[in-house]
Amino acid sequence: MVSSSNRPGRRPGPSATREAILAAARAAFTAHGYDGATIRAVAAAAGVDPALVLHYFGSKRGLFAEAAALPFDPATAIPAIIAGDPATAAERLLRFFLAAWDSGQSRDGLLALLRAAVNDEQAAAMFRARFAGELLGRVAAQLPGPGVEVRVGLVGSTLAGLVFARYIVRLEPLASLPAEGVVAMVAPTIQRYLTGPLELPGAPGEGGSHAPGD
Amino acid sequence: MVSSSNRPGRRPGPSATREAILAAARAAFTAHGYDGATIRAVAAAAGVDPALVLHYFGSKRGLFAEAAALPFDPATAIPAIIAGDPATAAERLLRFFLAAWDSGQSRDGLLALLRAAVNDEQAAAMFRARFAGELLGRVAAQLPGPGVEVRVGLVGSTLAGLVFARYIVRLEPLASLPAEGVVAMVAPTIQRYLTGPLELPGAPGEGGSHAPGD
DNA sequence: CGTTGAATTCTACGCCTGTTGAGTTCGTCC
DNA sequence: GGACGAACTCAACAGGCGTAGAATTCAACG
Repeated sequence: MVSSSNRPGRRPGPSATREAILAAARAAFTAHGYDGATIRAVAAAAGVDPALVLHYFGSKRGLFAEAAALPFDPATAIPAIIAGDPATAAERLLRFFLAAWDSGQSRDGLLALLRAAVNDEQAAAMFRARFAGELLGRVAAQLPGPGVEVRVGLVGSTLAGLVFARYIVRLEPLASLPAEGVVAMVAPTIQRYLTGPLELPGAPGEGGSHAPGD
Repeated sequence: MVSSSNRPGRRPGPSATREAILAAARAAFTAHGYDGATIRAVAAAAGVDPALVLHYFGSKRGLFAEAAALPFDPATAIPAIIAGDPATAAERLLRFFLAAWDSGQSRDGLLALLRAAVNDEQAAAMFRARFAGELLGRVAAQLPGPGVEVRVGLVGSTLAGLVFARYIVRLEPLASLPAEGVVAMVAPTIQRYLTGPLELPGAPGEGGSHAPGD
């Protein structure tokens, strides 16, 4: 490769090393998950010594916490989506969501977060707080009526399923479809979950009480 | 702890050790993922020595392959679901799917498989072949017309999203909802993906079937 | 009763991991 | 032009991992 100066000590010129490490970490976490990504591999990809990674981020968890930050600000993005004709809010939401995932840079961070959520119970809680709380919670705040939580839960479930099929398992032909094609087919589903008629639970009739947990 | 006979050699009486190891492995893979689950932990949970696990299953991958087998036979289950009124096939499919996941025993194996698919590219390919090929492929074989692959892809995406929200992240209130409640709300979506009108990609006339977007 | 093989344990090797502490080079401020 | 701290590397520790091989105990069969 390049002439990797093995010499110790500070390198001349301004240093973009911290950012390089973060980029390498995002890629590594995305490609191999939290456990699979090693500090040594991240350091090698960034062209630095493993100890320098720890020097900057303290620990592997600290590195992950910075690498997996949300690439946009929910506080401003969500209201912008909700504002406007409620009948087409689903299209805007889906379009925004797919754009975030189709952009390579933000996809890496998101995928790392998702992978960690699937693996680690602790990360799942973090995911719940961040994704559910900051994103879906804001959507729920703009919706009227009872059963709002179920509605946004279904929306989140739909989005998660899309991510899984399209970006993780890469199920064809869904994975290669242009975003607009997905919007055309899935937006009606989300729109129904948001504002359409829904047989909400707790309605009279069936009284089956049953918990899926152990 | 109990009087764990640390003595080597065969134990008296008939041995159900192999099954005990498999059960422990399913639980461990489910709880911690492929990498997080260690042979030593599985062995400890089953009350045996780590080397015995290797003696039975050859390697960690071999253990996983047996622990994460599909708990039902797709060749018989899928046609049974498809048969009957096509207008209510979605309900039957969804009900069968949720039953498999709500049953603790099969859920463990399925979750392990899913976790591995998210983590490991190699396992994702295996998942694609198994889930997409054996399950969705059979569904697609019973559907008419063009764009069948997209339709079953959307169905798979919907199911995956439900699993993610309900069993992995445990997003409330979706996670605690009885299965019938989920069926009532989500079956229409799946039914539309299966047999309903869909703006299939590649279809002519992109313009103006809905309100102006951007 | 002796032999054979399966069930089971112990010990250990080699590898990789996250992390640490000491040491070296450079930019910057007085 | 020193002093100081930030950037950076090196070498090493302690621990966990998957796996291998020899040793021990039991069951089954002649």
